[in-house]
Amino acid sequence: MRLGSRLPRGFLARPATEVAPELLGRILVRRMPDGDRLAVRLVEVEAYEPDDPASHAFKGPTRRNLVMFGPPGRMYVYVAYGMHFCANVVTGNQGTGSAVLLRAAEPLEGLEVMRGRRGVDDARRLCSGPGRLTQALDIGRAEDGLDLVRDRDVFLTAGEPVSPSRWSRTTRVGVNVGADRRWRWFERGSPFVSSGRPSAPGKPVRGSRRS
DNA sequence: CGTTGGATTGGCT
DNA sequence: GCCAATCCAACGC
Repeated sequence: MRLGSRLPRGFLARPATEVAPELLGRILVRRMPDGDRLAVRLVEVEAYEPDDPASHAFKGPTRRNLVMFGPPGRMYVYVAYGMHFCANVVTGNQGTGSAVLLRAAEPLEGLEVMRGRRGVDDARRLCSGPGRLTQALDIGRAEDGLDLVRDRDVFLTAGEPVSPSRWSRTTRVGVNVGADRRWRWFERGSPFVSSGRPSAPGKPVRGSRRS
């Protein structure tokens, strides 16, 4: 499986709304302590910007969100609903407080390990949601703040970007404030996106299905 | 120091 | 479709 070279920091040092759709098709690699290599292809992401009331960074740095204000390329991991982890890629220049939430991915390598960790067989349910993705890849509190550009065990590679003609764009899932912003991107037609689960599935928003 | 409410998921009606 | 599970950061007193 060809992964391509690592995504450079410069790629991530741009606004989240610019980086997010360009992360589609990229590969997230996870090396497990026992040597197993897991790899997934990103198919669904959401952007969170500093002036965005839905963002954890909206009210400035706190202990939880401090990583968001660090250099681009770090991974911001937080606990959702007390039982799940959600993983973000910090974007923008240091101190900006913007990030891209990794919502869903297509498993490429290490599916048996992911199946064991997730407790399900269907490949479509291994990484089709932010909490599922982190569970499949063993990403948790310990990974908060690691540098995806340099880290040995968790990193991003170039993969094959998804062309804009294959993006779809909607409002973000589970967001109430700032809900009008259409900052969720996913690969149209992918069976690995999270749509179909929670309250706000991947319904195309009024009119446009295109980016 | 007590309360509140999630960038979710899976199970049940 | 609805809701419980389960934690803790954020915020108010």
